[in-house]
Amino acid sequence: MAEPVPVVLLVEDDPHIRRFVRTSLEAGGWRVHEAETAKQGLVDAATRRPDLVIADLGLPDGDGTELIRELRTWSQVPVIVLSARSDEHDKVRALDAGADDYIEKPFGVSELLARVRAHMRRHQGARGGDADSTVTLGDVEIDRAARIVRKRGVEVHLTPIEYRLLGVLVANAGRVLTHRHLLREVWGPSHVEHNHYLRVFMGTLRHKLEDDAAQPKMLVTETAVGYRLVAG
Amino acid sequence: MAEPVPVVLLVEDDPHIRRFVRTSLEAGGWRVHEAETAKQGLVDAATRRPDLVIADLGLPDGDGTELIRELRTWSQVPVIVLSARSDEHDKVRALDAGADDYIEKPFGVSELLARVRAHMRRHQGARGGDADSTVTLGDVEIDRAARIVRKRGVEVHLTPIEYRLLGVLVANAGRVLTHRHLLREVWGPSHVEHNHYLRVFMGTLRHKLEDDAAQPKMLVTETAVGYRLVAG
DNA sequence: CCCGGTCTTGATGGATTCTTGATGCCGCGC
DNA sequence: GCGCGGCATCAAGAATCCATCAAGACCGGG
Repeated sequence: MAEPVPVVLLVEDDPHIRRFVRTSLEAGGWRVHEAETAKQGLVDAATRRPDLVIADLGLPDGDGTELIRELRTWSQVPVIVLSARSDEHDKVRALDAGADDYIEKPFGVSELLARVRAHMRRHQGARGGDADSTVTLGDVEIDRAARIVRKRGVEVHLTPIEYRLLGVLVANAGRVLTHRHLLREVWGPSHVEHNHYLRVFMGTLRHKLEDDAAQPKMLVTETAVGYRLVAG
Repeated sequence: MAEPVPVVLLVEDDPHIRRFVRTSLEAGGWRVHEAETAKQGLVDAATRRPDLVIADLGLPDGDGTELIRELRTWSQVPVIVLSARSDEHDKVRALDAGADDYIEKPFGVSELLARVRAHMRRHQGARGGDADSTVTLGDVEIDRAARIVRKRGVEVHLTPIEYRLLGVLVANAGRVLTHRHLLREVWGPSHVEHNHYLRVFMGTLRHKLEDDAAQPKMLVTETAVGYRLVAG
């Protein structure tokens, strides 16, 4: 509603990457605003009100994680993080701080555009108000009002934890959710270390919902980071 | 679908309050029917079939609590209690007797309307099967008007609580109702912890309505969550 | 005041679900 | 090739939840 053309705020210090991302996004039909530092990024986020933020983690003034944490105190705007292949740990911290997704350098145009599209779509739908209480993902449907899950029409029984876990994933479909995040949402703040729980329950969820639990299409694992539900 | 315009039954002896509430509700788009005594209120509840009841606690003939208890033996209609600030104890008793909410005098128009709206909304879904007063589930039929339940044509006697429990389940057929929800609807807000009640009464309901109580087809338990009536 | 029906409450055994440990796989760096 | 971290899977014990029976409390009517 704000703008006819969505605006992306790009926070990145490397001019080469800036240029590459800008041209890619503009080719995809978005407007791009650039900032070189975390500080400037925050200011621009407040003044320009972008529809999406792409932020590098390695910025000259403070790592991007602080930017995200600050941003999240007043804004829900989707944030995609650019991360060098190595900083596995920083990636997790950024996601825990409230980032929605990450893209590893080096990355291709098509991947970048696909993720931007996905997050734009998701955020728009969320704003439109999802009065619709039943969600459909591929051939599974989740009737939240009745608390019933079906796969190709036949009912699938989920235990309380399975259902809660699926609920969190669905509520954040398309996002990468860290282990900590999922554990906190499902088991509570005191279990954020019990990584093993997730493996077991993702296992049963896959067996119940995926066609081939060994080759999951919906419940995807992001190694060393967390899990993600890809919307069909 | 009984009435296009929802009807509120107002049981109150003080003419000033009657007038105030009536005008407020009519401004909010409801029709209002008035009764001055508990006895008359019960009669009107039966004949007029209101969509909601607002009852004062201090009535000339017996306190409103008795009215609610009586009403609850055959009706699920939402009841809002008007209570003077002082009778804290009566308020609790009223809620335990089956009232859904209370409003303390003095109260404002907006609060009154908000609460009425909330309860109307909550019970609208429940009214779906109310149009024709008899519901059929497999080989049991429930005649709401006559408050009679039959299984393969032969009448089954249900105690008040059994009937209310079945009523709540029928009103939400197909969806899982949590223990708390059922307890609140049937026993009142102060019993939401008494899980054991449910087990006992689900047991008797199954014995009376299921072919094989050990293998229930209609009254299904959702372990660690609640119960569900599957519409057959 | 007693009586029958109803509701509450406790005790027990059984079923489901959760937790936890053991094992094997895979990809990666050395 | 080997060790290592992270992941998937299986299985068994622990914890929780459920069904059932039965006894006592309560209540209203005769």
